[in-house]
Amino acid sequence: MDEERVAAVRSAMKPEAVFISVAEIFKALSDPTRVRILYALSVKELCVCDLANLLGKSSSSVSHQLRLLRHMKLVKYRRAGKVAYYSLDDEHIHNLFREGLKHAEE
Amino acid sequence: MDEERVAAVRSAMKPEAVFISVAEIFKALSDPTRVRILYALSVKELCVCDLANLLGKSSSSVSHQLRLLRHMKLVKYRRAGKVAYYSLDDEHIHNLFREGLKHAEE
DNA sequence: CTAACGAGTGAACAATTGTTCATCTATCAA
DNA sequence: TTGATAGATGAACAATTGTTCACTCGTTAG
Repeated sequence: MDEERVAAVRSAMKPEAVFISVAEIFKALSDPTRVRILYALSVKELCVCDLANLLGKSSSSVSHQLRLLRHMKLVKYRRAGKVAYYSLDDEHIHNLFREGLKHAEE
Repeated sequence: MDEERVAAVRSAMKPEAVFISVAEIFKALSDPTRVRILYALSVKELCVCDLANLLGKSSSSVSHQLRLLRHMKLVKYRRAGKVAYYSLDDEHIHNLFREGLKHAEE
């Protein structure tokens, strides 16, 4: 082990909290169901029911995943009576997503 | 539920395999230890021993994570005698990483 | 009003994950 | 050769995950 090499890298490291945050964001995108939800919402605003039908999942399952994405501020929603319409919360996600697709399509 | 809306989005969906691949890439970046490893390697080439020391983890644990990153083709390594030096496999990761940091630093 | 529907949620379950431990291989120094 | 070191790996464990189930809350149609 090279003490000097390690010391140089250590001084370049960011606070632990930053790495945890980064990991959390990527974790939100680490499940195929959530990836499909986000991709679908990048096409058009959809309600829970639409998503469940589109993905062949129960609405309960979709709702659980949407809660997670909501807490991560990746999606937002508006209520219209009984129906909750979800859409992407910001465009940063789009960028992240496109980067991920680039890697996947190799 | 709006049949037409769902049909429009359905025709825009990519093959299931694409979403799985995307999720797999993000999953590789979804653990704080792996994020720290990748960040450290983006600074400088390091051996397993260096990484274990830098991160305060056992070399076994680091080795397991490096195997995962190797199989995902995110890192590569060269052997010099007893020592295995790891580095980032390509620059795409750098881009993905920078995007992730942008989100985290909000 | 009541019944039905869209959605949200906690508990419970199987499946997956990250780490540790024990063990192994390969390389180098003495 | 022998001993020590760097690394790799399978099994085992606790912790976390995604889904289902059962239930609840609001809203709307009848």
